[in-house]
Amino acid sequence: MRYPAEQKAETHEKILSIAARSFREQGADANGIGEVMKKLGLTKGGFYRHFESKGDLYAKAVARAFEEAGDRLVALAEAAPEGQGLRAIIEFYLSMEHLTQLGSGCPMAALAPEIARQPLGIGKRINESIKRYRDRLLPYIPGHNTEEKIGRFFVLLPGMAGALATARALVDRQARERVLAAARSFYLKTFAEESSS
Amino acid sequence: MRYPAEQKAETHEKILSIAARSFREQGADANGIGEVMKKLGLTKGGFYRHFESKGDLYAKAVARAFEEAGDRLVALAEAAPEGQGLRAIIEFYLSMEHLTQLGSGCPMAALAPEIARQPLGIGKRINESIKRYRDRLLPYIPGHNTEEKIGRFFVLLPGMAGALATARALVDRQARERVLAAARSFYLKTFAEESSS
DNA sequence: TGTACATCAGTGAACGCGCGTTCACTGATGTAC
DNA sequence: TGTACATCAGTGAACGCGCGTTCACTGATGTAC
Repeated sequence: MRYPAEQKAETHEKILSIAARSFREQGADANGIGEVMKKLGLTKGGFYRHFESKGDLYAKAVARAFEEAGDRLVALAEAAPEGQGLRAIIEFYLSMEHLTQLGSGCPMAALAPEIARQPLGIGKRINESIKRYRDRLLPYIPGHNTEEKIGRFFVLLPGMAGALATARALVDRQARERVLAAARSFYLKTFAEESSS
Repeated sequence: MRYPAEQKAETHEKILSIAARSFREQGADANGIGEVMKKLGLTKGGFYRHFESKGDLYAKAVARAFEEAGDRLVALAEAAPEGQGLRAIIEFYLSMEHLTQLGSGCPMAALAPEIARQPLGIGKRINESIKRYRDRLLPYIPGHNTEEKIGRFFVLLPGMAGALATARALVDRQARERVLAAARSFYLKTFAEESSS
């Protein structure tokens, strides 16, 4: 049957947002198209009215995930007192809250090795998402010029992503907290305590 | 039929070493038991004479992967001039060689998010492997006591793992090299240039 | 030393299951007249 | 305003496929006598 006017856009949007969450939570392999559509109350056959293939969904869902994570980090930085933006980003990124909120957290920490295994075409599309993520966070990174800021971004962000992913791989709550605390104090001291900028 | 005396141990060993490699290369989901046994020239039915289940293999193969990676890093550190052990470790860890050698590289960089998703029992077994890996590398980490060394280990290793995983997620060769170079100079300066220890 | 038998690593077919994708179909809505 | 028809989001069955696991079987070797 034909469905009400704006419903297609809504369904498309819901598929993306559910996939962006569940891919981060369990990886793409554990979330079949049937599973994603079921969470919407739909059947899997309809999926192909919205996306070309699972690979297409993957690229778009990961893009969405980077946008969501960027939104959150930028909002935290903007809400922080003058000059404290990076501090706010680091403190949240390396918090137990972020650790447990896998599904809405930074995709780099949740998916980096999986992204690395994608076919070239998908990989290129995701690299564009990473670049946009980087550019949105760059204003909060200290440095005298863009080049310097980019260099620091690609030390800080992967460093924090590795710390978060490692903490998540640990089972013991105290061990997780120790890893996060060590990384937090290290990155705050190194990146967020420069006298100016 | 009955097989020659030491063959069982050899087969067991080969399954482990192939799994340790291919899990790191493509993740556990992409490497079925049939696939692993096929690489040995055997059929999948025989797998269960050697391991209880795929989860059992996973825990043991990841343990093996941490041992292999530890062997390599320790050997590099031991071969380095006096006091240059950590420098040698950092330089190799953040090299293009390590980036491309996924299958024999550090499992933390290749598998951290996947490890985090394992059921509790498997997770605990892998945490023991991580602890052994840490203890083998601890002698090369600067610090006045074990506590300080452990704190630094859990900043340095996850930081490098995140940098390596991020570099692997990038498609462009120059972008990969830039990320590795930025991390290399940062971690060398921060951890391997203390006046002594 | 020679014979009878137990062992058990590996085989290959079968199990139920979920995957990604395709496709003929449905039928309420939007459009043309 | 009323009628006829085209559209197309979503359905549900089907496709070939590979998964993890089980199991009756094979047969060369090791062991007991």
